[in-house]
Amino acid sequence: MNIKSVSEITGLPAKTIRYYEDIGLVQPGRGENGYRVFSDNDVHRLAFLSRARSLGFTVESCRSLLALYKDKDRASADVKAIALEHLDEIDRKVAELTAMRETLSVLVQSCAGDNRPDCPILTDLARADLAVDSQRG
Amino acid sequence: MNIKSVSEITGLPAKTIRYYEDIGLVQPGRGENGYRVFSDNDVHRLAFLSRARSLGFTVESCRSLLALYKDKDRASADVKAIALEHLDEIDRKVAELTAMRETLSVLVQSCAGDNRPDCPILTDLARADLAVDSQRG
DNA sequence: TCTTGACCTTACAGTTACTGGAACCCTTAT
DNA sequence: ATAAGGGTTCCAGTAACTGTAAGGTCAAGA
Repeated sequence: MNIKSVSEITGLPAKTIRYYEDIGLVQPGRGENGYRVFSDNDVHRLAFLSRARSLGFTVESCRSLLALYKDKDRASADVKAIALEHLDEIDRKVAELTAMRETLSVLVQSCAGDNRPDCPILTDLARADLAVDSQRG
Repeated sequence: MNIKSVSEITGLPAKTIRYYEDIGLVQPGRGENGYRVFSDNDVHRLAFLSRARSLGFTVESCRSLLALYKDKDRASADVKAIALEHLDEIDRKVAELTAMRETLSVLVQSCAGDNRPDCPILTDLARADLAVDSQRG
């Protein structure tokens, strides 16, 4: 199967599929004309990648997940550990975004949003004394 | 003032401050020895940047916000527009992460996490038919 | 047969916002 | 004199692609 068809099946752009080959996530064969030839297994792996990426797993986690998927002697605990770590990461991000959201929301509500220059948003941003706290670390 | 002191005051790594100079967000002077010399105004701008970045504004938004901050004839509406757009972006991200979180959470709960190979997480990821939906667009 | 358009290839650059490291200069204290 | 602790520039790397250029291939139609 050619790359375009695989792209349509998996929902991954052809560029991305080539990139995944570059970094060793799939190894399609080649036809006589130099075109990539994807086996059912290749397509399956790419669909797996597509789904895992859409759940936010990093490409490196995807690599591990694929390895576990292939390994029929795996322990499900290993898969679960990766997923749990990812869940944690998501929770951290949500918490960070939510904190930003709250502050921003207050600021936005307090801003008139008219022709006048007075703006509590800018006033807050310029408040150097508070800026030093709340750094991400 | 030298870069280290500015770094301590603003909470920005010296590297980041140099980077901000590179991309034109601050223009500190130079001493005879070639060292950067930061004025109070430079420090103020950097503190502003530090705070704005910690609220998740992109560097380019920060650039716009700084310009508005400097412009005493600004309309607060322009500031508010930037903040609102950013709020939207945050909401989009939170929604995406929350959706991922829900799916993942279900999968994690259904996985025994033991020595056996059976794993609903992998089963889900391998479900090619569903992978094509729910792409980020 | 020629051409057109859709498809394929590689290679290199750009994106975001930094961060790390090498190689080197300056200042201050001992 | 030397060592610690600043400072400087420049180049490369990060994550995960995306864009673009320059060109080769294939199938169909005039």
